[in-house]
Amino acid sequence: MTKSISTEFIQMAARILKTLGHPDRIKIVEFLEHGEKTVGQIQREFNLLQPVTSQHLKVMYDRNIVTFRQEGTRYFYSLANRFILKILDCMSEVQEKLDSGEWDFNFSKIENQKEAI
Amino acid sequence: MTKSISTEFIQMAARILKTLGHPDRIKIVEFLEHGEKTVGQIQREFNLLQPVTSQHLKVMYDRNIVTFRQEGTRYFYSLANRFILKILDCMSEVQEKLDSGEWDFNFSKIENQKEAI
DNA sequence: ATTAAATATAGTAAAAGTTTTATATATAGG
DNA sequence: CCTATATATAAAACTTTTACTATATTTAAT
Repeated sequence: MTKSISTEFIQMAARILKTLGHPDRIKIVEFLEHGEKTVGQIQREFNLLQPVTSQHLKVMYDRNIVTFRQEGTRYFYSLANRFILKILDCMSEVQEKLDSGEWDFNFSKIENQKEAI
Repeated sequence: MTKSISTEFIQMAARILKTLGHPDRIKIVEFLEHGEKTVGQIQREFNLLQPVTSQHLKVMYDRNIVTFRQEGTRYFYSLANRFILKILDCMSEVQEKLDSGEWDFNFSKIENQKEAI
């Protein structure tokens, strides 16, 4: 029933999903959903080192996940496209289902694996 | 308006997104959306080496993205949870928007974010 | 029993991603 | 001009993936 996804699109989607597959970066894009933020705001919000913050943002800029505008010495970052918004929607939808108990995700496997490493 | 995403959920989501951030694996989960498949079917469908196919499936099994049942010498793999379905829905939704021209392949940069939201 | 088929597992080398520390650049304010 | 601030960039050490090749395991069939 669902339309098949094209190869070209898959390449792009894989890059974006992979890039978002990092806790800090998920947090950052979620933060940016509330509006543009400076590097400093992001850094302080999540207690990250400055270069780490800049690097995450650079990687996401290169992959067209975020964009920025410069104002004086400040860089204001914001989400670059709506795919990201869709993914964020998707995630909060899933979390709601889990919270409400409507869905039951088997976390144990993932938890155990974290310990194992 | 959107509920904030919890830390544990973010950890889990990051692992899943990261794992899905590989073209082969996106293709595989999309293939599995149509029903369970054996390793051989997957391998032939996408022209992959057998060990590569098994490895992708193992990684996805470890991260609770796919599950399997064994029947004789065959292993039938299928999707393990609904989060994956949601992500697939999300992706095909985005592709539709791109195909229809409603969004552009500039990855639909968000202009005037304040107004738009 | 022997063999073939399907799949898993292991080992390894190359590539990619991450973190940390250090340094550079650019702008604003005095 | 000089200094402080905000941010970017670079380099190195480290970790994780990925791809490839080879081998093992399990079941089915003869």
